[in-house]
Amino acid sequence: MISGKPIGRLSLYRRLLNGLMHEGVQSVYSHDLAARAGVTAAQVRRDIMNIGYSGNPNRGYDVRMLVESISNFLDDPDGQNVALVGVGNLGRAILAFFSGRRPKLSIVAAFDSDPEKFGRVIRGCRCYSIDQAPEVIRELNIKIATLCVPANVAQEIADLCIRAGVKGILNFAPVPLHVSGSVYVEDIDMTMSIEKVAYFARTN
Amino acid sequence: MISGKPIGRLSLYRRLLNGLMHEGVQSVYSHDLAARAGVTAAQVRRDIMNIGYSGNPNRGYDVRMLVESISNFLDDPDGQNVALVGVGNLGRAILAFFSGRRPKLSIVAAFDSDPEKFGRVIRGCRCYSIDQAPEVIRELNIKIATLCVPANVAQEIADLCIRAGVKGILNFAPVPLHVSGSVYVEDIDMTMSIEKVAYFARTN
DNA sequence: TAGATTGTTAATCGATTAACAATC
DNA sequence: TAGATTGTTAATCGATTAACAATC
Repeated sequence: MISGKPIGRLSLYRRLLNGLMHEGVQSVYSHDLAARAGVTAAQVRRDIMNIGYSGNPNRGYDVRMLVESISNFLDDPDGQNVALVGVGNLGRAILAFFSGRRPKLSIVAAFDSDPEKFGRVIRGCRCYSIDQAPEVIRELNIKIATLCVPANVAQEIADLCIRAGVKGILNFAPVPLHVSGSVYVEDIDMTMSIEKVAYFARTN
Repeated sequence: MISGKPIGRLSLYRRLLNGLMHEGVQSVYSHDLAARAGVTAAQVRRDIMNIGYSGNPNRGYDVRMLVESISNFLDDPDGQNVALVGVGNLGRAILAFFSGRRPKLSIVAAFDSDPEKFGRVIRGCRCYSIDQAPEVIRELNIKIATLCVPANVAQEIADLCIRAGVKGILNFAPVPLHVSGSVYVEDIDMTMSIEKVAYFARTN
């Protein structure tokens, strides 16, 4: 079993490697990739070893093949559909941010409780009533939801998504969600983050 | 020395306790707070012990006094000024999100490279040219910067902020920053997060 | 080959968990 | 007091780091 941290690092390596590939770089050493990713060379080697790819002591890692190995590991070959719930300021910013960023991950539906937004297409994504969520989530085989809703309704919305088949939640609502073990939740708590930065800016 | 994780948990406890105080709850047990925060009771007790506050075996922790203890620990009594760099979709969403959320943390200046935005006031925050950043950051005694700029300029902007006196960075740019040990960086990498969720939604 | 790098094992470190004495 | 909770120490766990043999 592999935990969250290595998965996050693999995602980062891939992004950095894509940059290198763009520059025409064909192979890379663990210490070079490590410096770019802000981790140790040993960590890079272990992460790469864990996904079953092997380098060459002479040339290091082949950039293109390593990207391919990471993609095989991280991505669903058929792609995965994502829903976004809560089309407020943050929700729209996230729609804009993710739009076309990852080929294998598409935000295919947005949900909101404001009738003004129903039927509109925002950043290429159709907006539905939250009441239609169970139906749309099932129809589009959505297993991933991004929650950009207020804290007081986050748990309720999460439960609704999970009942409709969602297995992974990216939670921007500043409140911890209680879910069963078969559902993965990743929290992005911006209030907590800024308070951490403020604390260390002051005391470091 | 205390690390980042306990600080983040304290921030979360305070938020939950504020909610309880609002409901008129006067005291709370570690296991109750733990359940709400999604951590263990022992962890809550240790975190609270670490900031020097003590509970009572009969009544648990006094909500109001615990909030006060956490605030004394986390907050600068005089408040801290924050700058936001990059007034795009995400930057504006973050301005809206933080506006008035934490009394001791105010985003007092925004910077951008687009002349269209210079002089405008967005969500109560004045927007300046990035060229004015060194001057404004020094004048307003800003020690905290939130970076919402594209990946390719993030390092350069970070260096500029640090030269002007910034000691803590909340980095939304999807690229690791290289900074000296006296500067604290907290990364919010949304691409990494969604890829983690996608992975676990698929394999869990 | 020589030398730098990779793959893998052993040692270390830190945080979490469990256990228990102290307390109201 | 009795009993549940707090504060604190010891044990455990997992991840990281360091060391080194294998490889090109």
